[in-house]
Amino acid sequence: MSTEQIPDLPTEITPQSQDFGRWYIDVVRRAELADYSPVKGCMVIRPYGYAMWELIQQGLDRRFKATGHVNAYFPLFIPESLLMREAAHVEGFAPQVAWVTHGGNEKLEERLVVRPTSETIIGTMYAKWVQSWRDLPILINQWANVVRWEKVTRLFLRTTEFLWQEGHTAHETAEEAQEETLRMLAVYKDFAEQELAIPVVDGQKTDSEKFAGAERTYSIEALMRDGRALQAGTSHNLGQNFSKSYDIKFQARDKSVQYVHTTSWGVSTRLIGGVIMVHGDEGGLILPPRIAPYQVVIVPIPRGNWRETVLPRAQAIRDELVARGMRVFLDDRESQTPGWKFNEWEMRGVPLRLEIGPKDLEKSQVVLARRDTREKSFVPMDGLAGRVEELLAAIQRALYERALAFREEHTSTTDSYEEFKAIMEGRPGFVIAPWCGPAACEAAIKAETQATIRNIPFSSAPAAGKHCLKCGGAATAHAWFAKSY
RNA sequence: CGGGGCGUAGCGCAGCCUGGUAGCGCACCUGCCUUGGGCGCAGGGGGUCGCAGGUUCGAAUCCUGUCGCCCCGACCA
Repeated sequence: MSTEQIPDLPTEITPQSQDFGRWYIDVVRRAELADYSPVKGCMVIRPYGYAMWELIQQGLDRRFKATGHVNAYFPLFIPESLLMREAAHVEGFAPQVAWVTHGGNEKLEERLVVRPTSETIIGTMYAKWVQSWRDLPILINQWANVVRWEKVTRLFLRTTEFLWQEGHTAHETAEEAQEETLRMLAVYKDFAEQELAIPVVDGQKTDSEKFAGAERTYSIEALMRDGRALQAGTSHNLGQNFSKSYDIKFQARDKSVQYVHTTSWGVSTRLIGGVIMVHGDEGGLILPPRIAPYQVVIVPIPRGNWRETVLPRAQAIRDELVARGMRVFLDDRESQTPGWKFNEWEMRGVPLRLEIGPKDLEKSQVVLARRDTREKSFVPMDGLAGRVEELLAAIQRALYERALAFREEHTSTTDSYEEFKAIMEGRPGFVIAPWCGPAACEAAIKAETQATIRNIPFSSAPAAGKHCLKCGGAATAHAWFAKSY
């Protein structure tokens, strides 16, 4: 097997190094993942992007089911009075809700909110369903759209309407609720790393960044290639805040009446934005095989009587790969040249390209080209499917390793605020630093550097004896700071 | 929501300063020729210049307002 390097070719995408934000938009649109809609702040998820979402859904849903959860669906509309019951929750979400004031031509007696999240409506239903400890736990997830009236929107990362899943569970004890909260965060971490090939930092949010109405919020955080962090998933321990506001009570084993302990956890279509910004390069998208709508694209080389010779062989290869469970597209369009197709599918991030032409038939081989390394190799027809599987697995692994190496290169540790500021101004990334705990220091750091505490990782080193980065007081933890999306 | 930028054919842009009735590249359509890294030639279709007012004999161009998008700052999956 020999290899050769593929030359760079021009694309119509703004170079990542020149303007990362523009690059991102160009990739999303040129790869046909999504498009702007006539409604401000909303986007259309196009078939190629939606296929990624479907694969994300499958990978998550499988994990939710494996941890005992079931799916259900709750209404889009929530009566105003329901939303208002949990004080912190209302305060957090009120500025972001869309209101329904009329039905047809008639003004509603009570306004409805379009759900920004479903704790309130689901809590209301749980109150009806729970009588006894025997009814617990309730482990429900829903796949839904939600609406949050955002001032600044960005395709996939923050749009007025977005798709997500929200898990809502109710438990007998605080311990069980805490276990559930951490269990689902671990599910998210596993999913992000195994399927999306995105290494994430799991940890606890500070009070100022926690979910409105939660006791504790945990998150997974990923580092994008421009050095900014993306919150990729959150899991909340809601304690008894919602059960008390929504009257979710049960008779306990000791005959006393207790409030349940609830959790909620979610990830959204934002994950697609994360995949783009973690793996993409100057040539466009690079998709991890496990969530690539097409894992292999076959490009036949049309020459001479290729329809009678090359094409049947290409079809046979496609059928064999599909039979082995791979997602394959045979691009036999005659309206485009092979060179055009090479560039197009690379721009759209297909992990592996298989070229087959007359010369290959003679030698009983095909050409395989990796998207991540841009290496071409000649591979014998015998044992091809196995080789393709190996390569896809290798690409999946390589993308994760590359992303992890990038994160490690862009993660620093410091006790010095001057150094901290220099890093945030120069080459951004994660900075691990000791912090004292109160929101005031966190706010001051944000005001001066734009960096926020992404979370306090579970793996964080003890801070005993350390001094707060900002105020010099006794540190309570090592926090991970970054500029974020 | 503040500061800046941009809205002209599907996409990217020129024209605007100095008003005279719209052009380039790519894409698209037809034919021939090609096809192993964004083929070539010839012919062709497509735009009430974001929208609404105003000035003017006449507005893509000048004035006012408005909407949308992008970038940078305050809030958020």
